[in-house]
Amino acid sequence: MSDVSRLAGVSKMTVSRVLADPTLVAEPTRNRVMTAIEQLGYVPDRTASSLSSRRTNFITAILPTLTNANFADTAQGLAGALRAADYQLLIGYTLYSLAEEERIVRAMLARRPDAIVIASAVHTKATNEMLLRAGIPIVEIWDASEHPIDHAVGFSNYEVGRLAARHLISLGHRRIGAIGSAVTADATDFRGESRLLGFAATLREADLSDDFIVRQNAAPSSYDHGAEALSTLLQRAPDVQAVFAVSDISAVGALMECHRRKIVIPDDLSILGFGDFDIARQCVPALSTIRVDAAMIGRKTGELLLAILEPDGTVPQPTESRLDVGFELVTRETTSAPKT
Amino acid sequence: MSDVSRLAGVSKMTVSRVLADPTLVAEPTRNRVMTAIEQLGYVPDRTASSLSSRRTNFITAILPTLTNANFADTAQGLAGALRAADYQLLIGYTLYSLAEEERIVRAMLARRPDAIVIASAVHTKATNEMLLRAGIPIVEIWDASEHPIDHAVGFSNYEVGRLAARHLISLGHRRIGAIGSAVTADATDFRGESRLLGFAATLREADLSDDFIVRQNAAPSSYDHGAEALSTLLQRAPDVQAVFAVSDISAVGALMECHRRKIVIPDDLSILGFGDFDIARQCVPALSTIRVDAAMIGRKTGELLLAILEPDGTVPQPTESRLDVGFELVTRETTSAPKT
DNA sequence: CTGAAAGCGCTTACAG
DNA sequence: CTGAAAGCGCTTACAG
Repeated sequence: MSDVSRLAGVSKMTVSRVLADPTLVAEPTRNRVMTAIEQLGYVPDRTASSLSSRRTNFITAILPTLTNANFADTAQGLAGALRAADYQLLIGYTLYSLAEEERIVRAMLARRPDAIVIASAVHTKATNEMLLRAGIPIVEIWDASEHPIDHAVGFSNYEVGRLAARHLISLGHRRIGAIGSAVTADATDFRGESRLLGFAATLREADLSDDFIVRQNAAPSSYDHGAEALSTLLQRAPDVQAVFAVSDISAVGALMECHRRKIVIPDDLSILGFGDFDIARQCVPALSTIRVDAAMIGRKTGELLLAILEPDGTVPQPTESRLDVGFELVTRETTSAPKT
Repeated sequence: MSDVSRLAGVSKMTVSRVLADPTLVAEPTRNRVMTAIEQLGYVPDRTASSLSSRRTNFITAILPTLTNANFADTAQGLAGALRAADYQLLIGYTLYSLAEEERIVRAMLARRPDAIVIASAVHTKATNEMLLRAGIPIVEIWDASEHPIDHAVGFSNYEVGRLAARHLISLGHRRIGAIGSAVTADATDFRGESRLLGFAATLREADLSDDFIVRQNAAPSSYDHGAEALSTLLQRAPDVQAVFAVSDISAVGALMECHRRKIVIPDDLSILGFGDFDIARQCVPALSTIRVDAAMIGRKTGELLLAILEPDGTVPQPTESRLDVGFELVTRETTSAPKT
């Protein structure tokens, strides 16, 4: 920057102004500065401006994994919403481990982000404290918990589970199962587990057994997981009529296992997924699922953050600390009334 | 940090040493500092240390998209390899646009990363210049170009296309097609296009027509893309015997479209994918594909970077600027000799 | 083993 | 509309 100011014959302050807001500087001066920047190939140092201005324009996003289409969509939606305002995403992934989440939050805090987005409503005590003390906006996403630390953007996973059960019950099924991942100390998908809990509760309310809920393997779910968990379920309850999978990925894995076993879907077995991933629309038969708009969660979170961090007066500061984006049942070809 | 030094009764320099390398400080002093850090909940400010030490410990990773399982695997592999050494990934995505890539490189350079990883070997002139002048290690990944800017970790996409063609030809097919995405000014998958070019060249060498290569829709590919592109191909060449898809995602989309049309795979049509995504193993029939280890590309890149950035003397500095991770044909159930 | 001084490259908060 | 001074919170490069 000194080089630029020398070449343009102005002070560093003027160069700084041209970079921050060109209208602050008279046109002839501005042009000289621009030319100098061009000539020298000058790239401003945001590390220095961050330190000086106490704003990094970093937003931290902490997700369970990068390799799940839903979280990737959310990250992309979030990055897209923030891009115009020149924010840079700092992405960390926890692999569904609370200990790892704690480590990441600590490391991220040292980078002084302007806000933190975290895909969870369940944290260790230390994580909770760090988040509370951080003094920056915190947005918990993907599970609209009743009492967020600060803000929440998501939906009720528990209610998703209830809807799934109600749908399968309403079709006339009585022996209803589910497949999800195991709850372990190392890695737990708390959102998926919420869905299973809501599912089980609704079965019980209808006087149906909740014994056919298979929790197997550590999160994240995968096609392989779905195939294996379905095999376990079939072993435990060969006459199961319908199954809810905590994720479309598992649901498609289960569907493919059925193809291999010549189980006809939906005649012999109804399958209901969650997420409405691309594959749900394309697989054969097309997967019935519960849709949630992952990219929208990211976009809404980005908009919320911009409203907080860049108040321009036209939009009122958000007072709601909880934004429920909802979800929707999408019935396609893998669910029907029992035929056998 | 001043607070900590005051509470511990030492200079800031001593606090800094405890944080950087505790063994530099005598144990009693160190303990007092640690206690003070604990009590105050002090979190060091990496923005300041970055400015002062001229090292940010940021590594920039520029990828086409976050929502492709292969690139997500690479990002996760890279982050994993760098984690132990306390590097933070700065991820940007270009949506396959060279203009967007240029914008991102410029923005990233202002963050003063210690290295840049970029999933492409094709850039605009301005991007090339910025990268050349950056004065930090640059690793181009996912396409081991002959003349990388600095380092390259990947494989030859052109050779992948050649292998795909050789495999389908060797099975006895004569009318062979392919599906990929369109080359446009806005968004181009240069790696996919390389595969198609290698594929076409090999068909021609075998005196076969390369007229059945469908380039449709903008990248990235999707299940929908595969289904649509296969429909186009079938319209253009109803008697096509085998098809190579630039991505497993497109291949599975094509497979599902065949199911809907009652085209029996592989009897009526052989399908070969690329990438060996999870779904390839699970879909029915299981997809033949060309495997490339996306996570390994990330890990190898991370290891290369650590060797350069943190030379510890035990490992010699890398002299090879080009690391070819290779690929492998995986024949499963969707390819066979023509039966009809 | 510990500390005082200078400086990293910007922006803030004045002043004119 | 432009600039001189001070400072952001660390580390570097000494010195003792």
